[in-house]
Amino acid sequence: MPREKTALKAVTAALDAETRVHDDHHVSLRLWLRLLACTNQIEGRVRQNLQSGFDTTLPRFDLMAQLERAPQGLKMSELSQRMMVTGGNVTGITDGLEAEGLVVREGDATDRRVYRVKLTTEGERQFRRMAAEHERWVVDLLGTLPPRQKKQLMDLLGELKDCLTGANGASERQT
Amino acid sequence: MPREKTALKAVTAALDAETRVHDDHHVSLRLWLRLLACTNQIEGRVRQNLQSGFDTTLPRFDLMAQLERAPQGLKMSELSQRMMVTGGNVTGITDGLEAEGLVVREGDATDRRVYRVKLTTEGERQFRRMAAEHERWVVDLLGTLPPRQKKQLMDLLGELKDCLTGANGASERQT
DNA sequence: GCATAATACTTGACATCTCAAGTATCTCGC
DNA sequence: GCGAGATACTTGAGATGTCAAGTATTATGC
Repeated sequence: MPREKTALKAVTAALDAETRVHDDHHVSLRLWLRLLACTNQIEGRVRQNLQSGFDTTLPRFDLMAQLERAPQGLKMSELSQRMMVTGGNVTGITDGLEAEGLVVREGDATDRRVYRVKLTTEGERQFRRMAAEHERWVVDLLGTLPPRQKKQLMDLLGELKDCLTGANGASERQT
Repeated sequence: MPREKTALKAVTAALDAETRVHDDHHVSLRLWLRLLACTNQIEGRVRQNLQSGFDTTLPRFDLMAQLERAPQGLKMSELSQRMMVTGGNVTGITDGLEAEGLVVREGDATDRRVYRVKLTTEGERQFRRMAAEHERWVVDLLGTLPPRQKKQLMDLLGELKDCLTGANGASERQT
């Protein structure tokens, strides 16, 4: 809605508040959709590459990435929290990775409810190969965006993130 | 909306410890992860609201939104393209909505392979209620971000989108 | 101590999603 | 016309994902 300058300044001024609100709504919605489009584009590409190059999936890669930086292992609940998914989901992904010998569940000595999940040597090896490729994909995808724009995007997304967690409706995630 | 949403938060740190990452690479990865985090945050919230408020889902809402903008109906393939998902997926979502009486499949007279999917009156009514709420949720979520920042984000994401579609495939089979 | 609540994880129902394969229909070249 | 290929959609297998309910274990209050 291009609200250009017209001769009807008075009217414009009178309706300005309402119009401004409407525009803001429009902008917020479009911003959200554009954000989504960009994310989906990148995510789809990464997912396809993981599939064709390593016959694995994004969630598996994500889980292994969490473990890679926690050599002492992680509890299922910690994985759930860090991956921002529900516990039941983590169970399933871990089952798959364990069946392939890439991770192991180890019982915790002090709390028998807890499993510590760790990368196996094989899992570590495989993850390192994937991580190197993954980095290349992402750099290829975002590479043509000038560094200055990247920096600005980082900053603005940081602001957005803050404003999201700040404006939260008290709803919590994860079961 | 999309789609899976995994976090991949550890990737940056993992690569940091492992290999020497150029600053630009580091920035690209972090940018990607931040993008993902923001999207997941909003998406999760919208999804929860749709579930608790209307007992429906994001993909259903998305499909209906596409139809709302195209009163003459859309072909399955058009829906697939606009929603950025595969055809098989559209079939399933359409099945569900049709079973609930919110959309209809109408055969095309000139091409018997084609279905034109349209909102029913009931579907239109329900969508309008949901759309109003949806807009409120998004505006609430993004509302505290100053308009100037929103504008900047829109522009930068536009650039990113262009650079994504520009940097298409072609970079996969390396190594 | 012991009932009760909280925690950690698993399971099952259901809805997305992708991918590959299958069916029906159309188009085009000859 | 007619057959090969393209197009439109569906189907089925497999992997995510949420949610709610279930099991096992630990922590707490009295």
